Amino acid sequence: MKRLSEKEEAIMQSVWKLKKAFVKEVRDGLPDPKPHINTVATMMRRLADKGFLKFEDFGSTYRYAAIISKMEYTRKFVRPLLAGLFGNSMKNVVSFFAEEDEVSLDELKEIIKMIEDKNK
Amino acid sequence: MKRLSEKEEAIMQSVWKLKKAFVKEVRDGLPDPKPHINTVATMMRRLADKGFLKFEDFGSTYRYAAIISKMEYTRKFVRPLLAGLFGNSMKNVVSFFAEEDEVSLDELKEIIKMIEDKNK
DNA sequence: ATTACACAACTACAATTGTAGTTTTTATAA
DNA sequence: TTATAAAAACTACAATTGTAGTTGTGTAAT
Repeated sequence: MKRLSEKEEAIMQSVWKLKKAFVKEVRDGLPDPKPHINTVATMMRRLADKGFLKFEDFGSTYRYAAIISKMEYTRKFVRPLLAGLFGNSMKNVVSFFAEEDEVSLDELKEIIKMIEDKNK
Repeated sequence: MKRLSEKEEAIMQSVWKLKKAFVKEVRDGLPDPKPHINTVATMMRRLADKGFLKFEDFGSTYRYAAIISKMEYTRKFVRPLLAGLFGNSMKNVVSFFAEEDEVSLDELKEIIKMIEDKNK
């Protein structure tokens, strides 16, 4: 199992949002310009071959669902990607986005508070 | 210009580290198992075609360097990737890694301090 | 029933990415 | 000067990913 391409990821995003879905529904959830419905069907079948999706028989067609959750995917593939870019330090990752004003100081403080509360 | 594949990214990592480098040096900087030197050469030429690398004549060969910096790449391609996974909220990104204990509370506090100092 | 249509599985092909053999160039040693 | 070898450009091909036509199946309207 390896990292998703950009298009594959878009499809997984749509599936993750819908939980269980048919090809058409997944396509509807994709950003414009939407690919051909058959393109989506093909990629979903391949995603199933690769172990990212499963499906159950549903009359003459399949209904798909994710095998790997968004969080698992993030842990397994996105974390190493970030680590590679930021010298294996998640602290550097956070610093970067904080300095870029993607996260405000107030938000960081909220996060600290939230975690401290949870640890009580 | 689009997102790099995993292999392409590994090569860019090596280039970013070396600043300016020949194919062989870039390959040496790659993690094991290292691809064939010709594989690296091919991919670097393509990365140049795609605008990620530039090169200067250097006797009979070329010396390569990155056009796009690691930070620019992160801004342009990694940020949207994270945003997509975390509902467009960088705060959620940080929360996730904090809850996963990838960043400690102390580190978060250091970041806050660092930015507050800088804003003075 | 018959036709029309929507959906998507199946199939085929194009584009991109990954891989490495072949050739060319240059430097060095016999 | 002519082997020899190293580097990497050039070339070719395989695997993967992106795309959509063709076909089969179910549903609805006539």
